[in-house]
Amino acid sequence: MPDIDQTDLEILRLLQHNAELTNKEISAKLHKSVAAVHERVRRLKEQGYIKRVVAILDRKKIDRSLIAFSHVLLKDHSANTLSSFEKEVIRFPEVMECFQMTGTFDFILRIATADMDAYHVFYRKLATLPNITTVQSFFVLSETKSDTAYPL
Amino acid sequence: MPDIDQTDLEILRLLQHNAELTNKEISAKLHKSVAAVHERVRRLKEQGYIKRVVAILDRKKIDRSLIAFSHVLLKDHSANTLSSFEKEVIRFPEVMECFQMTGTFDFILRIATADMDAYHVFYRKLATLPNITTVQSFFVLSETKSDTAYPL
DNA sequence: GCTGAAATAATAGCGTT
DNA sequence: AACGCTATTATTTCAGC
Repeated sequence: MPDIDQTDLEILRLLQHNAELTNKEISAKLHKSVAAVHERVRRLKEQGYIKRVVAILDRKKIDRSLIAFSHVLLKDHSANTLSSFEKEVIRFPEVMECFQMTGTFDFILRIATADMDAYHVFYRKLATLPNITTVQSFFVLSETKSDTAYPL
Repeated sequence: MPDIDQTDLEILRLLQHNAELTNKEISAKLHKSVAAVHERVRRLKEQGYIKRVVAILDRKKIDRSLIAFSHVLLKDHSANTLSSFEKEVIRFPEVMECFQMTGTFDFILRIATADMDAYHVFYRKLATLPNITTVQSFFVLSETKSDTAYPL
């Protein structure tokens, strides 16, 4: 973090939890002027500290009650196999996240579906991709903590 | 989704990707008045479809280059063991997410740290908690996809 | 539930220290 | 960098349909 100070960090802390705060509200908390906060927020976006501002939905209300993690092992690790798997898998709407991993398997996918039937549909699509050796599925029983905000 | 229509879904779609859109911009896309959009967004928040609006930071810029998944197996599954583990683990600032799972282990944690040294510090704190049998750690090599927006 | 319009509030730009 | 001031835009409210 080369070019941001404590005030910037405090702004990031606040906006990570609630990006609907107005510059006026932030300026009151930080004992700065509205214009100063405005300029800092503009800079934090421009420099890429803030990538974007998004609405977080209640997944149960929009029919994504089932979250699964899928561990994928590929047949080989050639550049082609890896990149064509990535290219295909990110196009599945069920795939919220995809990480290439170190260790005993190659990718972790986080899958959001309505229910087990919908997961099964996804699973069959996934297993059809070329060069997959195994897919292991783990299902979320309960969400103890789910945070998009990094402590700063 | 009992009480929302196609227009609401379109608003949710838009705001999931960019919550900085103004009501005017949304109203232009949907061919509705600004006041109509305003009222719908208000309702979507009030009814809990939109849980919150947050800034998403670039984790590499704020020194969280290492993401790990930790699989935790507990000694037993008594209500006490489970809930006291949950209560302790969510207090670690490194733990972004914690899910109780079905299957061969009990919890998946998503951990964000600066580097492997910082992960090691976390690992030793975690392993100190009572009733833990094993912790398996998997490290992210690369992030292929990371989305907070559900396709609607 | 939508519209248009009016009132209130926030953001964006600028000149100064 | 921060400030206050001003202009521009956006949000919020409301009467009427």
